[in-house]
Amino acid sequence: MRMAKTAIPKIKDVARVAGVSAATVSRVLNHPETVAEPTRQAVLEATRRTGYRINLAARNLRRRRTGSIVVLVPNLGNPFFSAILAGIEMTFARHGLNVVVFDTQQPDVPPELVLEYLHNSRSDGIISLDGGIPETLLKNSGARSSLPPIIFACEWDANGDYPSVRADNFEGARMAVRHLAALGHRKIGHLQGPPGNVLTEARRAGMTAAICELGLELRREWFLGGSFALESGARAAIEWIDLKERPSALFCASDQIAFGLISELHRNGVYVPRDLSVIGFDDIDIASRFIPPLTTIRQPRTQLGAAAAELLLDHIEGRRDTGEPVREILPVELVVRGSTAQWPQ
Amino acid sequence: MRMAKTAIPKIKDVARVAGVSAATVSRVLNHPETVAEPTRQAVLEATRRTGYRINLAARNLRRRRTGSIVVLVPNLGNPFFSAILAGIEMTFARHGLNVVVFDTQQPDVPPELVLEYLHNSRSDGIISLDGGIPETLLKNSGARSSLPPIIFACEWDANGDYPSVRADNFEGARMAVRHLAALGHRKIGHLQGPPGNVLTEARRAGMTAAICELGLELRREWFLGGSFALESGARAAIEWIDLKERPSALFCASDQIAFGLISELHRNGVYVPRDLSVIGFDDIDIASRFIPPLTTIRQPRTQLGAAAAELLLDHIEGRRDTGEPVREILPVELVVRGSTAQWPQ
DNA sequence: ATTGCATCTGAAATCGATTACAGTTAGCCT
DNA sequence: AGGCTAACTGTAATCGATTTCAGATGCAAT
Repeated sequence: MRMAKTAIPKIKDVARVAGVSAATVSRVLNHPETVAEPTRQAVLEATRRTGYRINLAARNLRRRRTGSIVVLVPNLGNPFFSAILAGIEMTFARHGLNVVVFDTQQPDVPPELVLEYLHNSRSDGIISLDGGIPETLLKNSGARSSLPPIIFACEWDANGDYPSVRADNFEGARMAVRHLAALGHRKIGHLQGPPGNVLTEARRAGMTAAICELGLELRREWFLGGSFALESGARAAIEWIDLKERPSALFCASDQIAFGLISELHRNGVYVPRDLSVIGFDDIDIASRFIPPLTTIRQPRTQLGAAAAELLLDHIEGRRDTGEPVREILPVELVVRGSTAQWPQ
Repeated sequence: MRMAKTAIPKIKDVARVAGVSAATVSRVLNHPETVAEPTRQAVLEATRRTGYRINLAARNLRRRRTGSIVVLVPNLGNPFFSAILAGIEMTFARHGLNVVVFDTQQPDVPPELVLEYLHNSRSDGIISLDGGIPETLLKNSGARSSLPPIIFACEWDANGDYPSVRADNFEGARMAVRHLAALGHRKIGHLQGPPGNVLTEARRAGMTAAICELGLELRREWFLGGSFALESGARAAIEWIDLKERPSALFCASDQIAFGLISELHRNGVYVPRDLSVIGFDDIDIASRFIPPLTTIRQPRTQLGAAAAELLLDHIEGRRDTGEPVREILPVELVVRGSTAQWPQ
């Protein structure tokens, strides 16, 4: 069977088949209520028959939009971010917007490429899961302020100039410490994230606040770590072992840190929670299946992504011009599992 | 300080500033060698001065392309996929193409939305990490074959109609079994992936092939599992415990399965590798930090993503019209860690 | 019957870049 | 000098949809 080399049907083809003008077809597809019922049916039928699919480039050109949202992720390999991404993605898909993912910490990405993605020629809006970008961003936007709306999710910019959606990191850290204290721990240390990171600051602040409230000891040398990654926790394990006076519990700024820590301790004959209680932050999937199952602070990941997406949509549609940037803070939850235990036993 | 409400500069503005026509600006930006040196410099200077950024919608409309690549991922939350994504993404970013990620197994995604993303109105090409889509895909493309080029990565379509880039799953499974046999195991079981999945089939085939080659026993009831997820492994743990005659080693079709398995066994007082050797597949980041560190088969993830991206670029650019679909198979690697041990001890 | 109004539809401009084609200029050759 | 070529550059058509504006139609009210 031979087939005519079917060209891709355009709006005019649909119009011809339906016996109307291209304008009417466009109306049926975009503002159906403005078209009379019989006409509308004819157009819909023609759309079906021709197998018409809209050309997004043409629509976007005319509408002066790009039809896509850029999401800046500090590390795609981190499962914590992928879950948030899922929430973001679902929300925008429903609105017919593409989600373009960009990993800001990929090894050989030139910084000008990141800037390229920030520009409004690339997207109708930006969600950044990376709080570190604003320096480059502001430097650039000073020159020409043609940036699309930006929302920070999870992390945020230190100056607070942009709207953000985040978990209650301060309170989460506080809950973690209070949990440990409730188990009897008096010497509590902290495995921090990367220096300068807003999450690192917020969690450390919550942690120290709780320590003070409880009247516990707080030592400089009990603050270890320096990144959210597995290996940071592993390195800290050795440091903890070498400590003259060791804390009996460690609050880790991420689940990954906790895994690295527990794993390296285990290798050195130190067992959690027998010799040390450990609590994480994030509650990534594997936390419940680690050995021991990890006690942690759960962030509402999907919800976080969805909230950021909704907020960005509001900004894009101009529904949120009110001066002060919105700052949405979602509650976190303590999930008690097996990595924390009574002390002394 | 007041600022003129600067409109976004267009190619005509650049042309005016440079004292040339829009066509020349376009040429400088796209085929610089066709423009005389002084003109080119003037245009580049004007581009800088005006802060011109190209309007991608306009370019794509004229070029009849979309400028984006859709990547279909079965589950973004799985860290294995995100690593591949990183490889894909980097490659396309270098070619000025957007990567649009779409999670095919998101709970409430209507199937027609997936089809929407398959269409060439949405992208210049597709990379699918999900082997399950071709049924819907073919049904649809029968009606109108206006699909952009598709490459499968990691998974592939069962009919082999499409080009693909994948790891050597058969050989990986074989290596896993041989490793276990070399440690003295004679009764080896398998925790499979979801039924019907191409990876499930390939890995099972490799596994059974190795078992036969080695002249080992193969029992129906030693094949457990049914998904690549953590919980599938956890369920299988209970089934293994309930077995009258238990295999002394299990080859898991994914690292996640292995984690779920080991975790649930541990909870029931069964220790790996003391009571059972376990080997996984994938080598996701956390594998090296699990307790015990997981012996597994490593897939070259980033490389896999990059290879798929390159192959797709070849197809898009029409460099690969040769009849038979390309099938690139990348080697895997056995990574021996602590979850497998000599048997009997 | 005429006017007025509401409802619907079509013609044409428009979005911003690319590129085929044609025109200009300078340089070279005979 | 005239003609020819090569090297650039400009004009204008084009990509495919949206939307403004105005025209057409039908109905109700006077």
